[in-house]
Amino acid sequence: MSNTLTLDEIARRAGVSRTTASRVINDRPNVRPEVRARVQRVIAETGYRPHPVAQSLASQQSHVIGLVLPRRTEALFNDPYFPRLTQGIAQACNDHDYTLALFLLQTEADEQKFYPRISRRGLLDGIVIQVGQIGDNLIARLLASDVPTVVAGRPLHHSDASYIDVDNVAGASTGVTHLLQLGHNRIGMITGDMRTTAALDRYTGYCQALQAHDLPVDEALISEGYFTEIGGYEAMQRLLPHKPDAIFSASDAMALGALHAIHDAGLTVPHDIAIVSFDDLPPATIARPQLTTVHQPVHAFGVKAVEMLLDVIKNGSTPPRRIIMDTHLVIRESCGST
Amino acid sequence: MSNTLTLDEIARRAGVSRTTASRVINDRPNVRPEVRARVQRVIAETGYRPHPVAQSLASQQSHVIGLVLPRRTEALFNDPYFPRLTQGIAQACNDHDYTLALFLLQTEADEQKFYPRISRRGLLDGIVIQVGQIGDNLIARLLASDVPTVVAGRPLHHSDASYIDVDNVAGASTGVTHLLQLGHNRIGMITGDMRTTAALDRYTGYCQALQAHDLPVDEALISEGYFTEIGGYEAMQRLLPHKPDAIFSASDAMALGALHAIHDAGLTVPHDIAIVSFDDLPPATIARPQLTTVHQPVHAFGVKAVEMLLDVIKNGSTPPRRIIMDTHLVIRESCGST
DNA sequence: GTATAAGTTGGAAGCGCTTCCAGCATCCTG
DNA sequence: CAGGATGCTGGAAGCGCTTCCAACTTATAC
Repeated sequence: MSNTLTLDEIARRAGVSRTTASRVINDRPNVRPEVRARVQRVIAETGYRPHPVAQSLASQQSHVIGLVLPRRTEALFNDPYFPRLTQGIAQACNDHDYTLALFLLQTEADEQKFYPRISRRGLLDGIVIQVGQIGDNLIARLLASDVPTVVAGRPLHHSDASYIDVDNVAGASTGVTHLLQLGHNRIGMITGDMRTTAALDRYTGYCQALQAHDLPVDEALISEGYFTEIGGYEAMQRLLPHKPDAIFSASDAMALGALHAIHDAGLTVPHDIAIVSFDDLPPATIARPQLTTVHQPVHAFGVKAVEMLLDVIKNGSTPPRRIIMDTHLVIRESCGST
Repeated sequence: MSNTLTLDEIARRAGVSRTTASRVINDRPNVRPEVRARVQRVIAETGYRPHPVAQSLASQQSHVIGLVLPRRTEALFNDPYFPRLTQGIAQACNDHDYTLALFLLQTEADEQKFYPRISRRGLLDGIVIQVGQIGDNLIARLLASDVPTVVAGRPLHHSDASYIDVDNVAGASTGVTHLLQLGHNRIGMITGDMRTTAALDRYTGYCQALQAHDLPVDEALISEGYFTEIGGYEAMQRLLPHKPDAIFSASDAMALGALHAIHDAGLTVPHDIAIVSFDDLPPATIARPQLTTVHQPVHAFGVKAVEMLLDVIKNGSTPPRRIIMDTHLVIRESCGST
């Protein structure tokens, strides 16, 4: 109740001007302590809370940032990755007094409908956009708008964009190298959706590791799993006839699928086929055997993304910022190294 | 670019008043077709987009609704349930031209900090709040505020609240009854966090099914799993010494844990112990054997929650609305009925 | 052809806040 | 104690839009 209270009314009751009342609400200087106390008392007594929209309009900042998940990316909301990322981002927003607006753009129509709202300065002080599929032009449009934007994940073009990513190449390379050191030499790979840079980069890391050991990259040992569990299952089925002795999976979820495919084929992990995957999210420890996997710091990634955005909001988008976060290998059971 | 454009400027360029320009933007009647066309042309040429915050302030509605996940609930963001729910809610928001603000209140401090923002009419036109633990007073405070609010899940008190829930009692009863019909008579239960109504209601359904078959409820066969996979694992370990011949798990995630515990004890599902769980989310089909489980329509639930909220926003909160959605049993491998 | 209704337009008053700026009181410095 | 620096205060002008209302134009009916 009592929400029809306005700043004017508070000022009147405290016997000061609206300007002064505004000053104490925003913790600004130049108010005598006793006056400040008086105003604060009135605010406390009345339960007054400023109207956020009016504040936004007058101050030209909304204290709201948007998280944009483009078309098709949303399918991955089944993957534990996005919830985790969202959690990190939400956490950072809370800590910095920002409100988070979530845009799950599930269709082309959604994109069209929301683009004007999003790209228009006003509602949002800034945007974190998840990279989608290559060729997706939403990022380009957003970067061209006047809303501060940072990209989560490496955008393929747009080298002028500020972005944050994990070191997918090095991470993948580490995982594959581990398998090589265990003596495997027919290492297959289940890739993610190859229209994403994350999938491409992990594939690159896989190739680099093989090449560093003077092994050829055999196309027959590579299959696309689209980052889904069922995709991993099917990819593994395609790989089995080529007798790999180890598999590097670009995500935990796909590794889970691969595990089932291997099991259904009457083979066991890690005895017949060793597995290393990527993510270190809940599926990694739910799986039996538990997955040896390349850990990426998803939560911290989200936090950093927000902090980068706030920096861009505050200090402008030039020069473009860039953060590449490290990964590390977590050794469990599926690689058989114990 | 060109975002410093205002309605005034559009009106000037089209040779009309700001009022008329506003009319065509909001698709209101009482504008001559030719004038309307002229204004629309100017808008198209300039790429003008209205300032959403200014619209909100003037019209007294923001077209933003909030999804509030209270303290501790957020931990369950690991569970696929919340991401799925969020997706349904986001979908409905998109379809109805609303923007979704996400509040993951992870700590008491977060709650304190955001309560004023949330409960104050202005930023949010309405709120969907997920029920948290019993005793949580955030719901009470929100319901007492003047922001339209609907609750997702059955609130324990607050019988005046509008809420939506699935029929947990009937769903659980159906699942347990299925086990009874298969001839099991030492059916244990792994409950969720008993400080939530969902856990309580599923427990009630379990009891009802047993009683309908004149079987006693044996406390030794009941163990709390807190809705997590690890919790399910530990609960199952506690149950094993009491030799259950079947288990009803209040969630898929906990069933996964139970599966592992049973396996680690050298027993097999469904041969030694049959399992029926609740949710029918991705873990149900990822598990081996695949889970027989009570399906709840999470996505549709989210959609309905938003639609209920929009109804409340439009038509007032009295009388309180109430929707109870049906569940149905999905038979797979873990119950051994095939 | 006139009275009346219906449709069209713009002026002006907000929505509830921030912030520039000018005015005044108070403080220091020597 | 003069004079400049500093701190405090409020008036007024916005921020960019919606909407009430009065005025005016055009269609309709008899």
